[in-house]
Amino acid sequence: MDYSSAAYDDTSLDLNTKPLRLFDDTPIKKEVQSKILIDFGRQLSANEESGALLEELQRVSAENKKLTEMLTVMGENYNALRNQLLDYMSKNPEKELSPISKKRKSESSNNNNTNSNNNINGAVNGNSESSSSDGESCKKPREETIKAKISRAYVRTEPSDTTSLVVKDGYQWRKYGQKVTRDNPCPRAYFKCSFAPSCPVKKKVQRSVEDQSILVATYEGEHNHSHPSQIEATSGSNRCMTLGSVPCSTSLASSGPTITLDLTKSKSSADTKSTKTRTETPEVRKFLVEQMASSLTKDPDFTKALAAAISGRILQHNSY
DNA sequence: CGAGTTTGACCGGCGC
DNA sequence: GCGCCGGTCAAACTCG
Repeated sequence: MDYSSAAYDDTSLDLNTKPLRLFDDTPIKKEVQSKILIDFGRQLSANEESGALLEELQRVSAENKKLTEMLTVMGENYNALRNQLLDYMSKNPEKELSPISKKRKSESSNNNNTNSNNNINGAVNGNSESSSSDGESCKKPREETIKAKISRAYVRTEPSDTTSLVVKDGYQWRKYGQKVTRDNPCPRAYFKCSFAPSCPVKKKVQRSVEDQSILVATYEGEHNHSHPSQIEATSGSNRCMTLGSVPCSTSLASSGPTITLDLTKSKSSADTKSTKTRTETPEVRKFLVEQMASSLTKDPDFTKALAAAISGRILQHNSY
């Protein structure tokens, strides 16, 4: 649960700050501030009103304190809601952008988006139809499906770049095949971790049917070695992966159902940076969290649910 | 020349 | 059993 904890740590998310800023700029507060200024001017000309002014000041201070408390409560409620939402999302994998590369069986039996999740081998769903939820590794023996963790990441790329199937996740991959699948005109690329066969991780990359600027990377298994960027740091290898390499694949995907990374921003920002910038810096981490938050806010279902939940909480709080 | 990529062939699972 | 389809293999090819 790397990314969720990171999300809590980082308060720079729009998600977090926007509702709070609402209170910062509240008309009431501005009115109070202007009142103070006006009253201060009066104080210069009329000392006899100082008593009333003090009283007003106290009232404003009390109001300010009350607002601060409300703000704190709101923040706590928001974090609690966020926790619940993340729990919910992990238990009920979200609807995806597109029905991507489902097996025929799942297509015919359940031809809707709810089936195209990235649950881990059907264990999350816990339904009896394990074969359909295990579509990505149907070829493997049943007993092996338990160990293969399947996760999925959505990566936004430059819209102009419609041919590249490179997902910059920081690991080194060796392409071993490419195939055009039936439900998507864009070819699907197959990658193995370059540490194979010692590292069994595989990756499939295909463009989304609906939005071809989005790459869908499906990871199978877990890396049994450290992150290449860390190896680079110690070995001094010049085999630089990519400037925009993002250490996110496994840890992120295992905690949340899907992730969308906007590599167009990553790329452009990386262009301005020098290569000495380490990918493990807090800035990168913050950037990742911001990307996650932005992808969440772009999801209409998420924003709707969040708005409903927050408004419900506010009403509940006000009714006390 | 070695490492990585491309691409057609092949294999095995699944549905009919 | 047959055909479809996704996944993998491996020879040919490319690149540094």
